[in-house]
Order: sequence, then structure tokens, then C-alpha cells
Amino acid sequence: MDSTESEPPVNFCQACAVRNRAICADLLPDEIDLLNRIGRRRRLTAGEQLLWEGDDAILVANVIEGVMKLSTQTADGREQILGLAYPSDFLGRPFGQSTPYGVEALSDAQVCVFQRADFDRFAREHPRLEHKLLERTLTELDRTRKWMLLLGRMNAEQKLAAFLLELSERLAPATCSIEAGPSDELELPLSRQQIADVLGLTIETVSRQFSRMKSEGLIDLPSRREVAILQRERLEDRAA
Amino acid sequence: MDSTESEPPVNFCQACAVRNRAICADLLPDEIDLLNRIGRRRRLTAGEQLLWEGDDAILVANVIEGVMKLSTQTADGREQILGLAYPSDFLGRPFGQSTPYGVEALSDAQVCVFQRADFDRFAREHPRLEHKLLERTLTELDRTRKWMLLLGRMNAEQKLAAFLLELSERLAPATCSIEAGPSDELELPLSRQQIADVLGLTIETVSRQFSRMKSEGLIDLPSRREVAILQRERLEDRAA
DNA sequence: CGGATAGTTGACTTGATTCAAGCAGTGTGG
DNA sequence: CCACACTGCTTGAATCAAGTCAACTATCCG
Repeated sequence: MDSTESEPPVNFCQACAVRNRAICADLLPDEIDLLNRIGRRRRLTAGEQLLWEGDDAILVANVIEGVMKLSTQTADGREQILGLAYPSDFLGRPFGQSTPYGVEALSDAQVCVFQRADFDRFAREHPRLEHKLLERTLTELDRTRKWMLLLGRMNAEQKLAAFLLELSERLAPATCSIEAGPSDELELPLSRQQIADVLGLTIETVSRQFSRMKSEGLIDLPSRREVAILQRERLEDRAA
Repeated sequence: MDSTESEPPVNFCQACAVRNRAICADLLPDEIDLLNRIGRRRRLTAGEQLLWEGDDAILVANVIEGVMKLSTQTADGREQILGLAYPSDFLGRPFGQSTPYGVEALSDAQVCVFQRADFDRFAREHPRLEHKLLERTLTELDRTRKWMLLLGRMNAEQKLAAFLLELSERLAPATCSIEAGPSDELELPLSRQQIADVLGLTIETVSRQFSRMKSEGLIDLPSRREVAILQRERLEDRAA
């Protein structure tokens, strides 16, 4: 088909950074086209909230760029981070009544959002997508279970080491599309407090561990929001 | 249709205890029939292993009765419990290469097992089932994330209180099909050591917390493997 | 009854938290 | 351009909850 029709709508998916990794990966060209029509791009600035906990689950989304924070409120009103979402991860709760957690951008970010109703309908009509979503959810469940182990059993040093390694891995595909390999120079999308919330520690403990790792030569801290992994192997030993 | 045909194969599903709660709930009668043909019942005695971590993901299963333990080995060889599976829960890793955790029966149990290949094929041909599995996996993910919070942030007392309450809730539908309401008399399917592993504590700490709760009149401990919840509300306060 | 296993309890240690003080980078107004 | 305050982070000292080590008790099962 050539463009005898005037001005077809832009298909963002074609140029999408996570096109081959997100749940839309296996769709056929015409399915992508349909999906492209019900979704839209949205840019978020660091700190912007995408979903509110307990809200009717209005939206679902794919992360294209940046890091998102999933969190919930405890009984006593403090915030608890449940996990992070990186590019190609899926956000929100399809087929559910309400969003079980709030979602906020930690860095400037870009997401591909859908009205939940549209998305649900599309998914049910396109088992290929639903299947992909199932696979992703199963993987996410495996990952979350591994993380439980970290929270339940590991000490502060192991937690922080594991956190830094995971961050470097999961940030890599996005930031290093130019270079190759997993980046050893990370830009932290989280404050010390947020890291503490993710790891179930206090800000002081996180800070002390950072200092110790630096003094031992495992990492360098060029600035508050930067970490350089100097000795990846030794860091991996610590995370074990 | 009356039974002019001689001896149709028994359809276990029709009388299945979790028929209305498991992933097979929404299937049409003839789909149930097909599923019944590729699955089979299996009884497990306490301590019996159903799946081994790292094995090629040969089997998937539904829990019908009893409590199953999901666990993994740490680098240093110790066992770590990732979660428990109760009646109507789904076990195993469809669409994956290998089972990410071992599964063992904690109590005598009954499961409905499928060859993974059969199940995968059936699922892909019956979006209704795959959809149900997706919903269940999403719910399980939500539950696991909540549990992360428990592991990361709560103290020993809160952990044990939450554990007992969850146990009483999730054991209820099975054990109390006769009586009504959530049972206050629990038969513990786990040893102290296993409880400790689930909660990320040591056996001594678990024991001390049990003793304390008993001395405070929150619970009673008629025997090692029994717990009676005496003051559910106060216990709920502790879990908050 | 004896031996084994599982659980409880006590004394002590330790790693993370809490509380408190100080430091570094950033921004604002004089 | 510097003093001032503000925010986020670091560091130190004291405290405390859970872990460790060890002794003891209960229960189960031959």
C-alpha cells in the first residue's frame, strides 16, 4: 500500500525505543497499528505522578524511558516503595478494579499510556498481546520473589550492592544504546531516602554503606546522584 | 444426554473443590472436559517434592488441597522460602524454560497436574484460560509486593501476626467448607523453622514471639502444630 | 524406657536504627 | 559577591531488636 491516502496519523510505535522488548513486541504490523491508535505518548518530569494508589484503575502504560517508582502508603501514613519500573516494563493493573499502588516518575520519563478500558478490550481481542503480558507478568513475579529474599535475608551491604548491580543492568539498554556493555557509570534516579525505602533501610545506613564501599574502592561517588562501579566483581561478591 | 455411551472417563473437575476459584473457573463445559483429559489428580504426602528448582519446567499444577511451599537455594546452600501456595493457587512456570523455584508439600496435599507442554498448548488455544491465568498472576504479583513490604519494614511481632492472619484467611475456604467464617483454630502446616524461613527471622525469634503472644492472651498454643486465635482484633492491630 | 527431633528459654553479641550534630551544594536577597 | 538559609547528605554516639550460642524441656516413636 502506498500513501494515496492523505497524511496517515504518525505511528509512534515504529520508532519506539522499546518496540522489541515491551509487550507489543510480537504483534503483527496491523495490530501494532491498531494499538498505536488507542495509545498515546506522554512525557513526565521527575517527581510527576502517573497513577494514584486506590484510584479506579483508569490507565495502564508502558515505560519507554526513565525510571518509575511503585509505592504504597502504610497504615501510619509513611510511604513504602514496592518496586521500580524500567524501560519496557508494564505499569498499572489491567482487569482490576483499582490501582494497587501509586506510580511516580523518579527521573524525567516517557511512557506510552492507554485507557484501561481500551487496553483491556484490545487485549481480549488480541490473545497475542495478552499472552505477552502474561509472560511479562510471570517474569515480574519471579523477579519480585527474588527481591523478597533480598529484603528478608540480606544485610545492608548485600542489599545496596544488589541494588546497584540491578540498577546498572536495567538502566543499561536505555542509556547505552550507543556504547556497548553494561554501564559502570550510573546516574542515580533516586535520592538516598528513596534508596532506603526500596531496600527497607534507613537513610543513614544507606549513606554509611555508600561511604564504606567508596573507602574500600568498590565504587566512586563523583556526585550525589552519580555512582561509578570500580570493581564489579567484588561488588557482585558482596551482593551474593 | 444420558449415558448410552459405555463408561465415560471420570471427570474430576466436576467435583473439584476449587472448581469455582481456580483458573479453570470460567471455562465452558466442553473446555473443562478437554482440560480434564490432559490433567490428572495427584496426592502428595507432607514433605513430598513436586517440582525441583532449575528443572526443565516439566509440570504445572493447581493446588486443590493442602499447603505448598515455594523455595529456592541461596548461594551458600541454605534454603529460602519464597512463598506459600494454597488451594486454588497455580504452581509452576508456563511458557518458561526452567522452574524458578522448588515446590514441596508442607501438609498432605492434592494437586491437579499438567504436562507443561500440554498446558501451554491448551492455554494458547483457549484464551479464556490464559486470561484467567493472567488475572491470577497479576493478583499474585500484587500479593507478593505487599509481602515485600512486610519483609522489608516490619518487626518480628508484626511479621508473625500478619502471617497467622493470612494463614487463617487462606486456609479458611478449604477447612471450613462445613462451618462458616474464618477459622480461629489453625492447624499449622509449617514447623517453627519453616515459619522463620518464610518471615526472614530465626527460629528462636519466632518461638519467642509465639510465647509472648500466648502470654498476652492473643493466641493459644494447644500443641506445636496448632494455634488458636483468641483475640483477632488485637492481633490485627499488631500486624498493622 | 531411651534416643532423637523439635521447640523453648536465657545470656550475650551485633548490626541497624535513632538521635543529634555537622557538612556541602544550591539558591536568594542585600 | 558574599552572607544566609535551605535541603540533602554524612558522620558519630547511644540504644535496641534480632541474631547467636548454649542449655534445657517437651514430644514423638521405636
